Parts: sequence; C-alpha cells; structure tokens
Amino acid sequence: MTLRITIADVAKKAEVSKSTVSQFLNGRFEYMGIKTRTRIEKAIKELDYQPNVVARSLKKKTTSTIGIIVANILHEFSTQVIRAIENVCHKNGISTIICNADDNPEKERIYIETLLAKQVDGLIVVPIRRNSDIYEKLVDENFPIVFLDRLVEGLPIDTVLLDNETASRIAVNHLIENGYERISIVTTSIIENITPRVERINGYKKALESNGLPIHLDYIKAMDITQLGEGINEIFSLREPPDAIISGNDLTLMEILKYTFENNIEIGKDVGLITIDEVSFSQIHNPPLTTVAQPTFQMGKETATILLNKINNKVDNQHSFIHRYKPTLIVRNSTQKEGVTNE
Amino acid sequence: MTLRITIADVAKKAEVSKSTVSQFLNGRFEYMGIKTRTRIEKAIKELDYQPNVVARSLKKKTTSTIGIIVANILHEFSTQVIRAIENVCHKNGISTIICNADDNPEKERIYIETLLAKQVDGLIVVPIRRNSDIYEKLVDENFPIVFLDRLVEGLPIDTVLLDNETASRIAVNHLIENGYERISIVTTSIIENITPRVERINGYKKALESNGLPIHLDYIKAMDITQLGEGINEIFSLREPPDAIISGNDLTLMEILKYTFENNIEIGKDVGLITIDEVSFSQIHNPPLTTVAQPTFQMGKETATILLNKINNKVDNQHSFIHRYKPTLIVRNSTQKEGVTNE
DNA sequence: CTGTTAGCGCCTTCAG
DNA sequence: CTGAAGGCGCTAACAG
Repeated sequence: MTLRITIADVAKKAEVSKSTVSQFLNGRFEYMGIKTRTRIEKAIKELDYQPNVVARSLKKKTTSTIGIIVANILHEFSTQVIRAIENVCHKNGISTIICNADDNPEKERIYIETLLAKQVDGLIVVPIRRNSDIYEKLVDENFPIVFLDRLVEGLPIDTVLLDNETASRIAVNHLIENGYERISIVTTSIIENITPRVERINGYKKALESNGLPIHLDYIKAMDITQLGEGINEIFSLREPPDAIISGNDLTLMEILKYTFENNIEIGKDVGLITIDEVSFSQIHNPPLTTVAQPTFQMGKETATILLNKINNKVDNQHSFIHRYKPTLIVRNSTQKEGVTNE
Repeated sequence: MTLRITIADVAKKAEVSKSTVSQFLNGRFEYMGIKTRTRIEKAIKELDYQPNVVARSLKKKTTSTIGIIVANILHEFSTQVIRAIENVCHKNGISTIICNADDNPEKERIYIETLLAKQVDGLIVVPIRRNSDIYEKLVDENFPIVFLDRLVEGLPIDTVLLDNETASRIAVNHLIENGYERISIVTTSIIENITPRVERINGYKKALESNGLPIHLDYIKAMDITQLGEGINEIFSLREPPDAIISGNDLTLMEILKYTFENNIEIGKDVGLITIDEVSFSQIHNPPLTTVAQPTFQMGKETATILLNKINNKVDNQHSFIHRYKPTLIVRNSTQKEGVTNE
C-alpha cells in the first residue's frame, strides 16, 4: 500500500502552511482569503487527500465512535435495536462498533476494555450483570454509558427497556379473553436474574392472580435454551397440560414451534400460543402468530439519543434513569381456538 | 470523564523510562531485568493502565481493524457470513466495523471513504458494482480487499461466492425428480447485473434445457422486492401457472409465502417450493421448506482468511481470484406433492 | 538491559 | 488573514 498523503502535502501544493489547511478542513473559513481557500480546495481535489482520523482522534481525544455490546445477537430484538441506533448515530456522524458478548461475562469484560482502549466516546450495552465493578468505575469516571433491555440494580445508569410486566399481562389477558384457561409460560434461564425474563414471569403471575386464576408452578419453565426442548416436553406430559403457552422471547418460540410441529400439536386449536417479541415470520407462519411486540425502533432511537446527549454534555439532571416502553399486542391466529380464516 | 493515565505515568511509577514500558507492553521481555518487569507489572495493575490504541495506531500505521460493507444486511446470508468473519478476526485480535450500504452506491462510497479515513487495515465488501473507480484505485494502491457474493468484472480482486448455477441446477433437478414440470423462478431485480441473481437465472435456464424442458419467459420474474408481490400474482394468473417455484433468496421467499398464504395455495401440493439460501424458520414452517443452502460459515471463514493473509503479506501469487463454493440441497416437505408425514 | 530521541498526522494557541 | 511551534500517547532505532 502506497503511503497516504498528508496535510503537509496539501499545504505544500497549495503553498500555504499546514495550519491553514487544518483550519480549512475544520470549516473555519472566517478569516481565510478566498483565493487561499480555493487553492486549498484545488490541492485537496488533485491529490485526492483524505484526512487521517486516527491522528485527529489522538489530538482531539474524541473518536466519533461509540461501542454497542449486546448480550446475544441471536435475538431479533438485538439486531432491530442496533439498526435503530445506527440510524441516529449515522445521522450525527458517529460510527458504531458492534460486539456480541454471547452471554459470556468474560467476553463482555474484554469487549468493554477493547472499546475503551479504542477510545470510543460512549457505550451502549445490554449488560450481562456480573461486571458491576467495571460499570461502577465507568460511572465514577463519568463515562457516557447507557444500558438497554436489562437493569443492573444500584447503578445510576440510564436504562431503556420494555415494560415487561405489562407485556405479560397483555398476553395473559388476551389468552383468557379467547377462552384459554391453563396458561403456561416458557422462558430462558433466570438463574442470572436477567431482567426481562424475571419481570415477564412476575407479570405473568400477577396477571393470573388478578384474573383469579391459580399459579401452577409446573406451568412455568425457565431454563437454558439447550434444555428447553425437554422442559417443553415435561409441560405437555403433565396430567393436565396447559391449553396455552406464552413464549418468553423469539428463541424460546423456536423451541416451542419445533416441539409442536414434531408432535403434531395444532397451534390455536390444541394449544394457544402467544410470543413476546415480534419475529420476522409471524405473518407467514401457519397459523400466523399472535405477538406482543416491543417498540424496538423507538427504543433504539431513544437509547442512542440519550447517549449522544451525554457525550455532548447536554444532560438534563432532572431525569429518571429508567425509561420504560409499552408493548403492543398484535393479534393473529395462533390464539384463536377456531382456526380463523384469513382476513 | 477524568483524564486517562498514560505510559508516562506508568514509567514514573515504575521508575523506568517510557520506552521500557512500551517494550513491556509489546512483549519484548528478552533483555529486560526480571525486577524491572515486575515493577512495571505492578505499576500497571495499581494504576489500572489501559494502552491507548489510537496513539499506537498512529505510530504503527495499522489499526488491527477491518471494515465489512454488505450490500444489504436484511439477507440472512449477510448476518451469517458476518458472524463467521468476526469469528476468525476475533481469534486474530482484529476488530471489525460493519456497514450496511442498503444497496445504495452512494452510501457504499461514503462508507469506503470513512473506513479508509479510519485507517482500517483491509476491507471485505459485497459490492454494489458502480464504484469501480474506487475499487480500481484501491487495487492500484495494493490495499487489502476481498469481495464476497458478487463479482465485478475486470478487477483483479479475490472474490468468494457461491456456485450459483449449480444451486439452480440442483433446485431444478430436485423439482423434476419430484414430479414438477412447470418450474418458475423468482428473484429480485437484475437491472444492476447482480451476480447471484443473474447466475441463478442462467443456471435455471441451462438446467431446464438439459432436462429437455422449454424455457417459458413468463415463468421468470426478476423485479424489485417492492413490486414482487404483483409479479408473483402475475405468475399465478397465467393461463397455465407453474406447478413449482424456485425462490431466488430469502427476501423473495417472504413475498412468495405471503402470497401463497393469502391465497390459500397449499405449498407442496398446489405448488412446489424450493428456496436458495437457508432461512431460520425453514424447519418449523408448515410445511418445512426445502432449501439449497450456501456454506455461509465456510465462505465467511475463507473470506476473512484471504484478507488477513493479504494484510500480513502472506499472499500466494499462484491463486485464482475466484473462489466458488458448492451449495447443499436440504430436502424437506415443500417439494413433496403428497404432504409427507413428519420423520 | 535501559534511556534518549525523534517522529506518526493532526490541531491549536499565539504571534505576526 | 496566515504561519511557527508544541504536543496528543505511543513506538522504534540507536546509544549507552
């Protein structure tokens, strides 16, 4: 690779000093002679000069780059929210570096360190909750950071997330209204106290109670995705199996669908199914899937906006740290007992 | 944000010079006294020092970062291949910056420029074919770059892609073997001469010919995704509609499934369906979908490996520039006329 | 075995 | 209105 040309080359060609070129690059034309300006412009064009942002970053101590660390990129939620974040960042001339921690705290730690070493201006993370010490340090340093989807107690860090209890309540109520009575919920493991899972189960319990329905512990499955197939089998093997299932997220949904498919269980009729988190194929699935959708786009946008404001020191100190978003029920056929016809 | 500590602080604390610390950081312990070494180690721990990679990059003229530009992140192919690339990069201590050009040449150009300004060490791109001038310049500069999925003629740039004609041939043959005769193919627009689409259509034609079947132009739909719904409708409105469809990719698949669902067309029985590119829900779809899968993981791995070798100047000049991969047929029920039972 | 020195490419006072 | 000088944090000879 041939050596890149620098500001010095431009200066020489335009017969001005480096600093004048620098001023030009930074849009400070105020006191610049029009002829100087055009000479520089011409030189840049002819040499096809591209500023070196690494050098600029070193000097300015800001990189116009933020890091995004998601716990698990396999969730559609992650990719959707990332796209929304990128959108607003891009509009503001900010680049993003995306990292997938794979639900591994060690990996998360390494990513945080790497990103800090890269001098990112801020961080958005779906935290795995384990690296509290690091987060605390960042807070102490007043480093711009925003959490997404998951709460970490005791840390004054802005967090954008779903109103998960409401999501469950919507799901339960909808199922009851449609004649289902024995409602089960299936989520991934809660041993790490992951916010959405815990809250969705809590919301589920509360909703059952307020409908005067009993809470049946056998109907609650929260386990690692690799064992969930077995867990689902247990539910359906109960003396009195549920007549409806709430799927905690898109990954659990796949396991449920796999099971019902393999066992010829007819969704809607044999068992009602509603899933939290919209999925790409919900409309073309047979039957189409009723979902409780998160406003992922809005949430991503809000998260990015909060972070950018922090970076620019435009923080309103009045605000609370927790930003909850309301889910939306999208009714389709998987919660209709009488296989509704299309439209 | 408090000011970060630098190599100078460590040097002072450890009572050595900056260069000694630098040597330590770069693992050149060879001539270093063991006591010096431990003193430095201690200082780093105590100060919680993190090297500034921006400064290092400026000096070393290498950033240990590569850029990935995909034409359209909505394809599952993109995300899968990105994950494979990240995998091998991560193992080699290389970071990745992912950009989605959204099938927009202008956006692609800006991303290339931004990434170069960021001094990335190399580029992997799914090219939109329009910015040939930029690519040529990069080639002239001997800048490390690898293309993925799409060919750009006349440029000596390594390209990793599917053997698309074979993919179509496999699809056609499989359909014929299963008793289908009037085979249609549906892809996104080919006005830009996008390699996979063009090749898949060519392969389709050739396969029909070698099976002694006529090529029916009405059965070939290649149009923008936004109009594809209409195109599909046209196919099914023909006097003699096809009895099987080859879907060109995952996005076209969604359109097809939407149409068949809305029109109560039974897949397998009313119309056979096979899609090129594996999709997440192929197994749990009803009926499960027969696909022609790309070895995305391998392809991503190969792409990254080629690029890293280029970056490290370990290039074998003997190689050809085009690396073709064989697709795999995954037979499921969407190509079975007699609704096969599970298992 | 360790320190001195001289930049990497850019930005930013501060003189002129 | 423009230029000279210093330095961001780190690395890499080259002395010692």
